[in-house]
Amino acid sequence: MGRTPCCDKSNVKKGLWTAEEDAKILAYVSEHGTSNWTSAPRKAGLKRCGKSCRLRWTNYLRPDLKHDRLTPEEEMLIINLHAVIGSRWSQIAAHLPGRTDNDVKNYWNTKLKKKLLEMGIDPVTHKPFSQILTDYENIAHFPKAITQIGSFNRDLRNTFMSKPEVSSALEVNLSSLLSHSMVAMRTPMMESVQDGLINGERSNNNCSWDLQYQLQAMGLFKEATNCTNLETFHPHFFSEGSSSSSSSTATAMQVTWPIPFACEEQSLLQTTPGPPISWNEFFLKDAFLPLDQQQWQEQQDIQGLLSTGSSSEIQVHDEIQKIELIDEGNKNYTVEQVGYDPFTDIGKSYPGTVGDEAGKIFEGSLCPNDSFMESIFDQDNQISWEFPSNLGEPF
DNA sequence: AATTTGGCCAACCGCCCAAGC
DNA sequence: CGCTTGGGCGGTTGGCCAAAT
Repeated sequence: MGRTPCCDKSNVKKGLWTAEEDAKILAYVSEHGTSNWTSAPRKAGLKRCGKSCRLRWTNYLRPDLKHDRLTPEEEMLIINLHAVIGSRWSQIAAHLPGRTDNDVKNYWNTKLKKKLLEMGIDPVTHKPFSQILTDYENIAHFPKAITQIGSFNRDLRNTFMSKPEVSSALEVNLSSLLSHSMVAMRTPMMESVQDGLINGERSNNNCSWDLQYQLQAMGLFKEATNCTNLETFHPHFFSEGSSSSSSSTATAMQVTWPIPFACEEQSLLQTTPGPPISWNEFFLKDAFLPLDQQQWQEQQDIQGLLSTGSSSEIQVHDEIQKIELIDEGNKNYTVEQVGYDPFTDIGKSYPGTVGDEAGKIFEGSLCPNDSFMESIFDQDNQISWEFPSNLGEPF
């Protein structure tokens, strides 16, 4: 013997709500509250299912809801949270005051997912497609895959750049999101804001919104997993790098997107108190990689980022130089080199990077190995980029 | 001007889990 | 203890509307 049905399913109205129905719901809530939706249709004089009434209230009529367009900051937060916890819309919406899970879900499906795709980023794993292809190659031992990365990224770039309205709207947001995935890993800055963010507060210091969202996302993950020490998850993430005010050397691990992870975390997790969790719930890569390929994988991470992250930067900084390169087969390439580092968007010049043009060169087999960047990225057409030991160091 | 196409988003569907009976 | 619903959630659909053809 269970409960009585909430409504007569054969006699309920469906479809869009009228203003009159909305008024009835509002009147019902003001009198009876929101604790019992089963009786709501009857008491409100509506031919709707109680569940439908609850949904109408939750997603539209609640007085605390915002009905305006999501802000760039909210976009950032959604992306970063999604990178950490996936499509748990209600949890994401809980960090966006005035937004519902439906809002977030719709915005993701109609806007953000598309934007990430156009940026060459897989919206599921939040990794550059080039890296996923590389991973695939690594799994399948498919030697040609890596040589196709360049054209793949070029196609993505062309798609992106052919839609100026998209790029103009995105260029700051997503490129800086990419870039700050590195900056965010500097320990002191992180420590200064981490606690407040995890507690849902905004920091008053000058660190970027992007960083705050990244940290907030980690805070959410921390909450979700009951892990009290994120450093346990990834010692590189917190212990490596340098002071936020210095420009000292970054490590290869610092550019992993969106948050560093490695096989070693799998073993760490086994000994971490709390509920059993796995990074593989969120990320796909490492489950397939042997431990001895970690260093190589870190390099692939960097290459993947560089090979997809520059479409917008070209417009952002407008500091384009042209250099000519001749590959091993005497094939000429003209490279539009941008004075901008896709990893850092803090107003400093990084003449040594070219973003996805690296993919173009890569495609041409100029340097078909992990050191290919060394011979390219320099404002005077000279080799100056020591990959990957000083990656991220400003000029 | 009429038609087609695509974006957007409100709302529905179906599943899961906790709790009532 | 098992059946059932309520509530919550994520996935999906369908209709509206503006832009494109």
